[in-house]
Order: sequence, then structure tokens, then C-alpha cells
Amino acid sequence: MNSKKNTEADILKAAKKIFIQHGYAGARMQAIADEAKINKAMLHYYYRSKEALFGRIMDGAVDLMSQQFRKALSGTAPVMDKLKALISSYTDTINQNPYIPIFILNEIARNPINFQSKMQRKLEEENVLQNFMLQIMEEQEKEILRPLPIPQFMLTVMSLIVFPHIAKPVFVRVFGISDAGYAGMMEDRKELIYEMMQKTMTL
Amino acid sequence: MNSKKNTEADILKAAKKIFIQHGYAGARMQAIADEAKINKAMLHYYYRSKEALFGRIMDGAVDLMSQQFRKALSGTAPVMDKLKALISSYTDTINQNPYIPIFILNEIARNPINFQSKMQRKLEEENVLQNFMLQIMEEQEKEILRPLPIPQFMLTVMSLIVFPHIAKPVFVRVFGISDAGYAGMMEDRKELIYEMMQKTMTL
DNA sequence: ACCGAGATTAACCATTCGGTTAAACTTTTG
DNA sequence: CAAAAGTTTAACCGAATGGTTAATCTCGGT
Repeated sequence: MNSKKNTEADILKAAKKIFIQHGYAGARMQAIADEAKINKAMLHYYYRSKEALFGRIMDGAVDLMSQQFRKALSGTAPVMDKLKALISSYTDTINQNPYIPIFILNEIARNPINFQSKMQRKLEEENVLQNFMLQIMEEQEKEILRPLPIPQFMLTVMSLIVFPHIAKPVFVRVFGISDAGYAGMMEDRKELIYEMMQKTMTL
Repeated sequence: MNSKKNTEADILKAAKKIFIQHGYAGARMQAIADEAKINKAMLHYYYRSKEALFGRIMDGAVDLMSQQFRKALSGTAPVMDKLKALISSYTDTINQNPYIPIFILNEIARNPINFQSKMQRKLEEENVLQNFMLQIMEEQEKEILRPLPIPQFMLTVMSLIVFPHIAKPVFVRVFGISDAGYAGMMEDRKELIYEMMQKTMTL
């Protein structure tokens, strides 16, 4: 009935799962083929090599993440409003793709230069990050935001948003929380994070 | 002059470097041997297998981390004081071993159960974590600390402390910061993190 | 019906990898 | 000093891995 020529997409889906689960070095082409229920040769037929296939998956992840930045941080809204949007969209996206942060982290350790150039290219497209940083400095001068080095500011937000998803496997076990329970905690954190930023970053 | 029988330690040092750089699956026994300037067979002579050698490295990392917890969180000092100590010692330790967080993160993704059982065993030795959590609940009842689910509380501290070290490779490039500069930022963060916790977690 | 291009498969290949072996070298010990 | 114990090495091994090949299948267009 519904068995059309979706092989190419099947491969990507399978590759995503296997690469995320085992990392680049730990992933086996055979495992990806099995997961996609196809012959191993098909992988090389559609995507030349392991590295190329991995690149596709990584591109997707980088796109997804940089999109969040662009949507939340563009425009003229005040910094704290943008932050609220970023917190919300990032939390949602990661909740739907819980393994992306670890996946990206592994790639950063494996090949930092390649990843960073991919990400930077995306963000430089519309000067998203640059403009946002300038906006922060403006609001600092207007004494809306506390004067704090930009990296510290960014580091703090990203820490509060991203880390809980990375540490999920540990916390789930230590505190005996269900997957649904953890997702709920992440939802609650939206408000908590915004409140923390409000209380500590604004004047 | 100083070339004694330090082969065993040399191997551990080399293994640490290679495992951290490439992860378990990506690390090659030959690369470890080269790094230690010995024959590959020596690795198996001193440590039976790759898995066993990796286990040694991981044990060391877990020990180091759990030690911080034990030192900072034991005793009868108020929660916020303990937190201050934890922030400081954790930051120092990671500053001296910057790769440990990523290393542990990779292992959590690779084999979550094994890691968590190792860590939990360490922390259960003196009920460190359990006692600290009870203390938090006490201070919440005494209206010293804000009533907030314990996991959220722990997640917030750990996020602020650990994540900046994980994200270092990215931030260093994005903001063009030197290694020394980043270490300095981490030093400054000690106060910032404590202040954030103070402002948002106490009543 | 048939043909040809794209899709799919089984079998195969070269290399790499973790691990082993047996011999040689070094240090300890009686 | 000589045997024993501990250390180191080169050569080797089987299994696994990423990748290739040639043959086969599928199916829309003529």
C-alpha cells in the first residue's frame, strides 16, 4: 500500500538514529542498513561514504539549531523578550529531539573546526548573532541590562537551557524520573530560566 | 637519568589523552601505544583489554568528580555555603582537567547504566547526596530556601557550573577567546553563579 | 512485449583493529 | 653467576569494517 520509493529518506532516518546513539566512530554502516531494512550497498549508492552520510545528519542538526536562533533573536524586540522566545523554542525543539545536544557535543569534540565553521556560516548569513550582541551592548548602555561581558551572558542562558537535556540520562536515574516527568520538568524550566535571567541580568 | 619503570603510569596518561580526544569507539590501541612510546602488546600486558583500560580511566574521572561532591556537600554548613564550596572546587578541578566533562558525557551516552552505577555507588558510600537533599528540604521548610523541586535545584547549579566547560570549544572560537582568557572567565563565574543562586533560590 | 535506466542484492575485497604468541631482553633473587 | 621472574618486542591472527563490483530485479515509456 504505502511502500513507495522512500529508501533515501529511510536511510537518513536510520542513520540519524544510529549516529546519535553511537557517535560517528561507534556507528556501524551495517547497523544503519539493518535499521533501514536495506542492503549495506544502498548506503553507498545514495550517500557516497560514511563521512558523507554523517555530514548530512550533522547538517540537519545544525540547521535545526541555527533556525531557533534566527527566529528568536532577529527583529527589534527587547533582549529579554527575545530570550523568552529562545528559551521556549529551544526547549521545545530539544524536547522533540532529545539527543541532539549530545550528538552535537560529540561532534564538537571530534572535529571542532568543521562544526564551528558550519554553525558560524549559518549564523553569519543574516548577522543574527552579531546583531543580537550589539543589541545587548545597547541595552547595557541604556542601563536596562546589567553590564556583564557578552560571553558570560550568552554562556549563562545557554547553560540553563541546554545542560538539563545533556544531563538527562543521569538525572533520570538518580532521581527516578520518567521520560514524561522529565519533559514536564523541562516545560517548568522555561519560566524558571526566564525568571532567573530577569532577576540577575536586568537592572 | 629519570627513566625508571614508569611504563604503567605512562600508559594511563597516554590512554587518558587518547580516550578523551577520540572517545571510546574512536580511540585506537595503537594510538595509545604510540602516545606512550611503547609496543602495543604492553597495553594488554598491563591492562587486559581496551574495555579494561578504558574502565581505569573512567574510574579516575568518577573518583575525581565524586570527591568534589563529598568534600563540598558533607558536614553541617548551610546549603548556600556548601554550594559556594561546590562551585569553587568544581570550577577549579575542571579548569585543571578541562576535558573531563565531555569525557563523562560521552560515556553516559555510550553506556549510561554502567556510569550511573559507578557514580551512584560512590555517592551512596556516605549518603552524601541523600543527606544534602534532605538538608535542602529542611531549609525549604524553614523558609530559608525557595520551595522548588530538588531536581530543578540541582539541575540549575550543575548547569551553571558544568556547561561552560563543555561548550568551551565553541565559545572560544565564536568569541575569539584565548585559553587563559576562558580560564579567567570561569574564575569570574564562581561569583556570578553564587550570586545567581542567592538571588533566585533563597527567600 | 521489450528495453533501458534506476534500484537492489549477494558476494567479495583490502584494510584496520583488538588481541595473542613466542621469543628476546632485563631485572631480581638465591 | 645462574636461574627465575618480570618486561618488552616483532610478527602474526581472526574478526569486523568501510567500501566495491557485477549481476539481478523492477517498472515506466515506447
